[in-house]
Amino acid sequence: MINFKQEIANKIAEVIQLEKEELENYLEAPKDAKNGDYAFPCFRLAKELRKSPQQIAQEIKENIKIDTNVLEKVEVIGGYLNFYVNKECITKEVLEEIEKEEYGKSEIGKGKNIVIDYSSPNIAKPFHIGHLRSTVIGGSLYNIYKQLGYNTIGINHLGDYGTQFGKLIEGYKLWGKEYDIEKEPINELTKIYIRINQACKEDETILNQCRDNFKKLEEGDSYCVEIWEKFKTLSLKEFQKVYDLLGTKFDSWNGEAFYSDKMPEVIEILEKTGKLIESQGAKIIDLEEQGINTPCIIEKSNGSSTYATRDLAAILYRARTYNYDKALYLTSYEQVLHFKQVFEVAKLLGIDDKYIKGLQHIPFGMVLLPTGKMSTREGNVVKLEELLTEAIERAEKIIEEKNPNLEDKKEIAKKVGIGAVIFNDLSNSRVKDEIFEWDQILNFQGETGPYIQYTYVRTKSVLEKVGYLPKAKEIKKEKLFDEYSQNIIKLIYSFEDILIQVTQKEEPSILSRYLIDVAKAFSSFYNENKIITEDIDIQNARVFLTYSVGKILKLGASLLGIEMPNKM
RNA sequence: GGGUCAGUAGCUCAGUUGGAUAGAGCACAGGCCUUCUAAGCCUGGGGUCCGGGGUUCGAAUCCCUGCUGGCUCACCA
Repeated sequence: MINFKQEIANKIAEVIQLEKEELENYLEAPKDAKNGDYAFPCFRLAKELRKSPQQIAQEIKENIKIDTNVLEKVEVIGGYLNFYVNKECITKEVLEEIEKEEYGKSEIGKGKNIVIDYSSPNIAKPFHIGHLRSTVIGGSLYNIYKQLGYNTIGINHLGDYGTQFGKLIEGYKLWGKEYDIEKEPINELTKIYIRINQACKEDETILNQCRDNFKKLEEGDSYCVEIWEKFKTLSLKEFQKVYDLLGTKFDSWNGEAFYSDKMPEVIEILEKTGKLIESQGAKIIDLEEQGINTPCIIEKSNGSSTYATRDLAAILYRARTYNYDKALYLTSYEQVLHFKQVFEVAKLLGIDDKYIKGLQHIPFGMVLLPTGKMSTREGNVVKLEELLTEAIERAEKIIEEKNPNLEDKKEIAKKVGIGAVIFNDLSNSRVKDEIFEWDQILNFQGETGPYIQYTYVRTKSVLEKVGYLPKAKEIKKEKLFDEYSQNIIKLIYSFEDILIQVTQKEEPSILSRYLIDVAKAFSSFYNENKIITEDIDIQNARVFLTYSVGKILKLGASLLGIEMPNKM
């Protein structure tokens, strides 16, 4: 498609002494559509040129040679130079583009590898609503990078190692017979976990026993390994239920334990740098010089490994295996210091600078209960499966009220309920905390997932009734010059730009909000205009526009991990 | 205490390298279904953009400072 911004920058560059790239950056989109589609503020040139901004704008306007087939007109308002896109041109561009099978695909990321580390729940602990964010934010970034042509690798870096397993093994040893682990694995294991944590608090020797268990596990002790494997298998089976509901997929399930045999190399490399020093019996890297006053512990005083060491081994492995250009880590902001430390120590691994630069922690806010923070140990968590089931039930109820004769109610309720939950999580900025309120998350009105789905269903319904789809070439573009249609056209035009913005900020909410804008624009259009009408030219044009909106909504939603029903 | 993130309408939040009159949704009040799905559309009231300085032609946005809150600060992950 024509890049209007570039076009304008090129034209302005012919008139004044500034680089095209710089000009392109200066160009902005006016908030109010009556001020045009692109604006060039001349204020910053005023001092340099010793003229008033209005005068500069006026002079550029007089000298600039615009192609009226691309840009309709240029106007000076205040110190702004406002450009109006030619409606015929943008309408033609958008409609013919969207008709293509491959619409929305891009080549920007071609040849680039991106590793995304997301979801990563802890084995033997409940998969609760706190894990939703990593799972859906990571999942949507995965989809969006892929859409832009990147080679994307999704990794579920399972929390399947560490002292917590030493604790579970200890608890199982002590009271395993009292719990029916086969029947309700995670619930029962959680009870053991809570109980052993309590015991550790009361008695340090038990805590040390747990640490020792983990050491044994790392050393391959057959009893410990056997129990650990059992816990892992049972947990994964439960997690899979949630992933199936959410439609989440991974390319790799290599968790922390996978790096068990890859850590000695890390320690060896670090030893050679001379920076690995002993302190209080542990092996650490001091990061004071780097402005981090907490050292990174590489090996505990009892000789067992840490989370940091495993992450370092993972960096080494991922650099070699995936040759990544970018490696994203999706976790809550509780871990910012950890990743700061690990990325700093990674510089000592002797890997190409590209791999260091590519490391990026993407922190997000926490899900809090109205009463405060959730904690597995305290036992006050809302399980994700519970939330999703509740969402589906509520959706089903609403369908029963509004559209009781619908076929496949169950299937649709699933799409709507889960869509609502996913959209809710992806519609706010990552860094913000989220207070969990059932009525807010499962609200189906206003700026929500169901609103997007409902709008999509309306487009489907119209198209079904019409029964045909005209060709973009045959459409009389001038039938779409009204304000409502043009709003939609302009939004569709910016789709790829939106995806790029998402990857620049690692912020899927930009896409969520965009989809709301599209749905709103269509709803207004739909309310204002009859699509099926006597005038066949108008009908064809509007039908095609309706089809375009449906296509964008469906594609956009699928990138967020949300499925569209055809009816609801 | 150090580091770090945040503070915008009654509530939940948008606000693009600084740009034109600070915007949505929820809630509230009203209007719109004999018509392509009312999970919708339209209209309305609502603001010390946490306070105070500074930079700038221009600040919700950048800098300094204070206040409030979250997270974090060596053998959890």
